[in-house]
Amino acid sequence: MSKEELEGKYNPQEFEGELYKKWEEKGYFKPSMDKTKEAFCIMMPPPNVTGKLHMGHALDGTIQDILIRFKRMQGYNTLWLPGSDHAAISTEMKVVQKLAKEGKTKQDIGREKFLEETWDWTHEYGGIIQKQQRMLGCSCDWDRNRFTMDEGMSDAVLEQFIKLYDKGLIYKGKRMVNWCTSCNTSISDAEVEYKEEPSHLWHIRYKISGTEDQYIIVATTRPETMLGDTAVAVHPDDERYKDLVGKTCILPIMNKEIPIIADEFVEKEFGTGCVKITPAHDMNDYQAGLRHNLEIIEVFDENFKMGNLVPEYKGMDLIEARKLIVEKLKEIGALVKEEEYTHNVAKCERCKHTIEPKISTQWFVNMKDMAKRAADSVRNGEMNFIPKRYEKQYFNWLDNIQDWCISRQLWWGHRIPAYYCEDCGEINVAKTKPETCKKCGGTHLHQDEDTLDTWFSSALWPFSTLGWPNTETEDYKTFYPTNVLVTGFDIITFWVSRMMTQGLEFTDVPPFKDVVIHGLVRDSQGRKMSKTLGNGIDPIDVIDKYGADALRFSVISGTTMGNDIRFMEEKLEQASNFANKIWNASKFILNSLVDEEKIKEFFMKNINTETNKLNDDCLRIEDKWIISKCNELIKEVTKNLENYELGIALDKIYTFAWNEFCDWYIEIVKPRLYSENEEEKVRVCFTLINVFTNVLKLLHPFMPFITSKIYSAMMSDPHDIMVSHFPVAIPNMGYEKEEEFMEKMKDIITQIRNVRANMNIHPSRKSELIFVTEDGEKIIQAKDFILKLGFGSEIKVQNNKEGIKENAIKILKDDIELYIPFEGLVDFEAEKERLLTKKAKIEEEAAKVEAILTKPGFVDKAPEKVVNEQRKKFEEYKAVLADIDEKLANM
RNA sequence: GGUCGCUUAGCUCAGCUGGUAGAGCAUCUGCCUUACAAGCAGGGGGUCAUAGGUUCGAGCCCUAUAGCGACCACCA
Repeated sequence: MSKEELEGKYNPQEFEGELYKKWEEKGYFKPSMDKTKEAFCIMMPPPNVTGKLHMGHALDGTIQDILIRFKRMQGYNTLWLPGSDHAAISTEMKVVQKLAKEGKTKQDIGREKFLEETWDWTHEYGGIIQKQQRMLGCSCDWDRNRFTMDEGMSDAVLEQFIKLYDKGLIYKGKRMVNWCTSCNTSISDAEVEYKEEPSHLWHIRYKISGTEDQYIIVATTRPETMLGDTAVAVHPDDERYKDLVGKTCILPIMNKEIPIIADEFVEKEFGTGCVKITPAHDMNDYQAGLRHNLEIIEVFDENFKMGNLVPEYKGMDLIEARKLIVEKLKEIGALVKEEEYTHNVAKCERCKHTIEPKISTQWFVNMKDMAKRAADSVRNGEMNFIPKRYEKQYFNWLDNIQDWCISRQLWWGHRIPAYYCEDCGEINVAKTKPETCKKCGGTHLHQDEDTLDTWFSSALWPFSTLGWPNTETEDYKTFYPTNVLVTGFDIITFWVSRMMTQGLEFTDVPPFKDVVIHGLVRDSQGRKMSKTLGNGIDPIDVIDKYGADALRFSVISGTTMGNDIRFMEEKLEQASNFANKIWNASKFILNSLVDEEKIKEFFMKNINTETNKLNDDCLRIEDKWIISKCNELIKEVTKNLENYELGIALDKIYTFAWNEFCDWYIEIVKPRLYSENEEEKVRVCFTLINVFTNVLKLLHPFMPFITSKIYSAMMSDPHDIMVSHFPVAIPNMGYEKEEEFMEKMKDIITQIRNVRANMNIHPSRKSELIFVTEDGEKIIQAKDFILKLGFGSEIKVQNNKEGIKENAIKILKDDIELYIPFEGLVDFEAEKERLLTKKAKIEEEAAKVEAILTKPGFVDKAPEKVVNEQRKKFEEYKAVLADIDEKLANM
């Protein structure tokens, strides 16, 4: 590497890809496996194997990469393990769609061939996202890349299933499940979405048994299910219907006698307050049916056409049947009212088709005890949510846990390891197909056709990736339990909570210590990015245009963990301007640098190896100031990173690098750099390199490419910045006086600029600067930069006002007075105006402070420090006001 | 219906355990000063949603209200 590397403009496309390749080749992403170092591990939430990188992934990946790079530089034995998820239903659907284009169905080609096709598909489209993650700069160990369907992980799933089954926690049962009428599989509650649809509310009267003209009126949106009604329910406290409870009524069309029951789930206010109960086709009715021991009568066949309860409707489409049944009811006078009504209809999240509740035989996991354990683990602080508020969502789910339906009527996934004996019907659960039935010894066994819910395997992710169920692998012993999980709030329930339950069940510890939850990346108008809206931003386009560093900056700077992020083009501009600034600063430093040996020599000569501090007289005030500021920055950024306050950390680095280091220090130091004084140059270069290196290192986790590029070009370190040591703050540096002085000087210089800007004086017009102070020593030391930044022609320091012209502009800061005789350049009207404005402003401020000070109780109750601060401030204001008055009087 | 979050400069957002309101962009003024015009210097702009309360002191804590948003449950 050399100077030439940094010539020209900042152009990330030129080096980002190349750098990543180098990192990967050098094995920097792999854990050191150094036994003397503490381990730090993050498991990447596995994206869908055929997925493409979207903004959510970009954010997720950036956060994890920042954390892992930070820890790696701190010397931890770090592992960030990547992978992908087989995404059962999502992938299967894509392959089904592909087959459909070829005019085939999955049944046509059969299970085996279908799985082959699907594997081909994952090989063809899998890995795209991983290429994209590389473009983002993700420093994960690709050699440890895992897939939820690979051999080891499939074995872990079998182990999990068998263990839970043997413990009696997995059972097969008849339950009502959500059934997608298009995918033809059960799906979980989480995969159901609701969509508002206009419909009608039909009021139907059922005649009370044994009466001629007494009716009970029910309201329903699904008249076609009435054929399967087995009761009518009212609320037990509903006065209107109290007398009817226990009686029976006649179900129209079917002409069947059904009971009138009381159940709390009925809402008195809704409709007529009476509900027809169809246990076979409604979740609530099903529950009510169980409570009241009602018969379950299925109205539809397995294809969701009308069954043969009433022969004339048999085989009919549901919507069509509904129409006919409504007509029929009208005809027999049972329909009393039909009103417009919009209600939520359950839809499949994947295919958008209607979900029907269906009674079917499925495999379930009894979650009760595991859920309690998982909740308790967070309650007693073994695992923490960041930000904390998200734990409520987690508790809410676990405290109301339902048994987990894990079987899916899909082919792509882990097939359920249950083998049925054709001779005696016994269920044999085993990793591989048993030769004989354990009960009867029969040899005719066949495997369950269903596969497992995707989340069943991803629930094991934090440890199955490390070798579990073998707990003796080096990786498992080193990295489990992991440290942090980074993910979005949308999968707290079905992923985080399941990893917790399974982790505790199988490993007895929570699989991670912290769960960092981030928000959604929204578009510039605050809308969710979605395919249907077409408002999604492709992170790859962003990288192509602005570079990965800019993208990373844009999703971290100015954000708070857990809050949504609004994607703004301006943020990318800001990011790339910042990168450009750093780039140019590095060019400047590199071109001004003296021989590196001299800097080393300087350092060796002046460093105290015991305290890690430099000899007090080897640097000048401004050098000590910036070093001290930088030290403070190191301290704060480290703390912020440890607390996952990434946005705050990045913004602090940004402000320091730009406003303190570039705008002030570099400008301050230029006269010394351009001088012929070799000793001064060495001091400056030492400080520049010292501070800038620290800035690069602090910034590296956030913007890995540019920092690596510059570091390699500037430093003699043959290693990359990503494996260098993260800066460590020195306690009690002891440069408080220098800091204080420099802040004063900055203030004075700002005032000079202010005066000049106000009077419209061209930069080329210099003027004399006369300081009046008791302590001129430091000002003389700082002469060079004060002259340059203060547009001075020469500097005089004296301890009285002798010889100062009446009309000189006066600037006051604490114990320092500065007089600028402008030699005819002064625009007195402008200056007068400026002073008056300033006076008014300060008077206002002073009044505020005075009000605070004179408020009863303040002096007694407020901490002394605060009181003193206020008093000091008040006195300062008074002094400045007196000064302005004096000045005005003389004008 | 339950839970949670948000409301701060024209726009997008920061603001840690209560102690004189910040950034980026936009805007206005002046500068092509030998790293950077993707820049430098200077300025303007906010009764921190509303109403109460606690406190010497509230953007921050408490209570209510309004608007927006999310999640969970459910809508016969």
